[in-house]
Amino acid sequence: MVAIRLDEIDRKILAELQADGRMTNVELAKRVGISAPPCLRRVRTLEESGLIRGYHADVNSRELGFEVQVFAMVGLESQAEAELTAFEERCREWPLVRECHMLNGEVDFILKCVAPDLSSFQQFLTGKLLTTPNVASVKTSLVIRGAKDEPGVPFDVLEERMNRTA
Amino acid sequence: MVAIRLDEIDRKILAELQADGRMTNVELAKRVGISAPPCLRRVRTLEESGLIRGYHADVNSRELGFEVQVFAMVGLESQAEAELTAFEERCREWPLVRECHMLNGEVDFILKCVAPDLSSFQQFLTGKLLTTPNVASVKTSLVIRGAKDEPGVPFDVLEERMNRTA
DNA sequence: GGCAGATGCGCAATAATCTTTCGTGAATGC
DNA sequence: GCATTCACGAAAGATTATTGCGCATCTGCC
Repeated sequence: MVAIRLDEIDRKILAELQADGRMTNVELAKRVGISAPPCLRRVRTLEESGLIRGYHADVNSRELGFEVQVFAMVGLESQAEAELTAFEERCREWPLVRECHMLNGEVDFILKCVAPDLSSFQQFLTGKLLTTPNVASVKTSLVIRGAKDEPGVPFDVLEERMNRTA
Repeated sequence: MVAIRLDEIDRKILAELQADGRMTNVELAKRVGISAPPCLRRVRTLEESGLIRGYHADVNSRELGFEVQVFAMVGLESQAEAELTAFEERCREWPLVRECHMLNGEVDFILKCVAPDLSSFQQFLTGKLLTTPNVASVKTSLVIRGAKDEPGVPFDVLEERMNRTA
């Protein structure tokens, strides 16, 4: 991947599109202070460079019937690379697992899971996760309530750093 | 919030927009099998009902210079409601904290944080998080690598359930 | 059975946006 | 000093969004 030089306009574009991914290009151009054509070119460049991975609607999963959200800490018997990737592959195939991160420390992986109800999750836990070879331990924690959920980049922090560097 | 009745077309719309939030309405209409005007009306209804919370560009935070991602498990001294909401409010103000979920079990909260580097995070940890009143314990785990990161709804599971119910 | 009323579709037309093309000016390097 | 590169912005055509309206289907109720 090629290193991309970003100016302030590019960072504004990223911040605006992170906040509202369906903004029209003319509106975006207006906000970042250039005309539409160069703005669109910049967006395309950001997409092609991989800095923008994609655009997604933020769907209210609870309203859709996924009322349970669970964090699962998973420990494996063996931490050999082949075993690690094997487990990751499993996680990618389980639809209830929405995130899987490999961690340092006591626990090997943390999973964020959703499920329609507790019994669905229990079924997944006992039927899939716990019976997976090489899984040594699983500790689960139910999400009681969410207080903040804004995946993405804190652009205010980024601007601070750029100003300090520049 | 009014309960919305969703048919198969609505669920398809949600699935498509979750996968690609910038899809044009014409393309979306084609994919779900209706013409553009009713498709747009359905999308507006889904937005107004809150089922679609918004649209966001998925920005590659690592490429942007946020190379560190950390999960922090926080325990509080007091779990009185006033204390819980006070802590949640703090989390909303900290830009490095991208997610904050209240959990059951030993730990009270799990935070997902990002930072430009380890020292930035350590600075946040010792200077902000650990000095916050009522914070009793913090256990942090660095993310070594991400294996899956698809926040959202598993629509294949949803369709399965609808077919079973119907 | 048959009649409102409600709901939702699609066609057509207009408004807005996207996207390409092209000419210009500033910055860079030789 | 001059060529090259780069990015901008105006203009125009293609595409898309959005509105208005007529029609079919479904529902509840005589």
